[in-house]
Amino acid sequence: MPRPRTFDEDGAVDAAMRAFWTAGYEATSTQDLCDATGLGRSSIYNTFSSKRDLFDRALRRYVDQFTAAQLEVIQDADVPIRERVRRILWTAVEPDPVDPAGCFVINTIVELGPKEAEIVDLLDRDHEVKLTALTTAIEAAQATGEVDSEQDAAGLATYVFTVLGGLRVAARRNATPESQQAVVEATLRSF
Amino acid sequence: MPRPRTFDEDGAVDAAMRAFWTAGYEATSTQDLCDATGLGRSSIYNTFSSKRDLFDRALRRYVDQFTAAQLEVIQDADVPIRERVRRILWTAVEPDPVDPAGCFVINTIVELGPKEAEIVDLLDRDHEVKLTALTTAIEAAQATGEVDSEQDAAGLATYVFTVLGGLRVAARRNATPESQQAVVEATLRSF
DNA sequence: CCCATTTTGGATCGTTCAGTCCATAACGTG
DNA sequence: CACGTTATGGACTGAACGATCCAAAATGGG
Repeated sequence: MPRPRTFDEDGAVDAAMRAFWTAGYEATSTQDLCDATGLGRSSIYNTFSSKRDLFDRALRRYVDQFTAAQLEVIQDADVPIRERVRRILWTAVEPDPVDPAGCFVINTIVELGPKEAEIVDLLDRDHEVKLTALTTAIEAAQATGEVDSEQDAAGLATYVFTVLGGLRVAARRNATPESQQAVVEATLRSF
Repeated sequence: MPRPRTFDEDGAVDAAMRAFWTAGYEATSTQDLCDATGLGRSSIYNTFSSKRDLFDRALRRYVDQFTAAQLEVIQDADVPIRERVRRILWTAVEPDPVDPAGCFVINTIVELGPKEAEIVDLLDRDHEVKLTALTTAIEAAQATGEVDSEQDAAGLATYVFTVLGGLRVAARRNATPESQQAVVEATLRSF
């Protein structure tokens, strides 16, 4: 009868996610991962085949969680589109204080984008899902007259996510909500 | 009589700048720096006291060059403000093809921001210079009626740089100019 | 109680890391 | 030609890296 595992795999991936999110892939050592997860290196290598495999798992976990949360906001047809966009942008201005600074996806694109095509593919597909959802929501808002029909819905959606990216970068150097509020307001003028 | 140095210090810093800009601080080894600069490790350690010292020099060089170029555009009073902002944003959409992807400053903020306060201070000061210059330019444009006087000039300037940051992130995953053009157009609606 | 299987702790491996060391090279002066 | 000084090439150091190994632990069934 095998020895029962004493840790929760999802909990370990979550802890690793936060370590990678904070420091980045290269600067997070296997010892850091042991410390963050509370596991020995044999347990880590027994469960995940490599540091890189754990990183991929962590990134997918982040994408699943945060994309689901964002889609929920985007697709809430009971809320005016302007308020939905405001809420999305505000998550970058006033994030959950227990979370590391910025966005794990943005950090990874910047750190690994030029050399890890597989990771970029994964994140591009995720981005496409969110972009399509927001474009659809904007088109629906254009149909009801909430948003100017002359505007390109897909371009507007790309614009919102670009601003979001910029806000996430600002969060990495601890820009204050006060200084970023004007950015949200300026962005919302398109809605 | 001492042996004459056979390399150009600025050229070496420039080469190192491109290596760090491409891969980031952690993922650029001292061997990578030797390869990029064409120098031996004794020459590098003889001239720069450490890898980190060379990184700081490279970052300052980037900041000096690109800030000077940006200020030149921002402060050209012969050009309408809208066109000046368009030019700034366009440098991220269609950068010099020989340059690494994205922006060395943005990459560094994301990679090192949470743990290197000195680097953040340096980059915040640089950011403040550009922000002040653009705010002053926007205020001048408001005085001539080019820009709506009701708008907060500093907020508008912060907004432009945030969008620029987002465009730089998109460049790290090779987003096409076509997809980013709509972002520039949407941003310019505030001008 | 023994067994087979899986998990765990932590020592260890081979490689790479940033940085140092040492012998040699390149000068112009005396 | 020798000297003193600085630069250079590349071998080397000690530490850290990601990953592997091995002994011990933890189980339930027979």
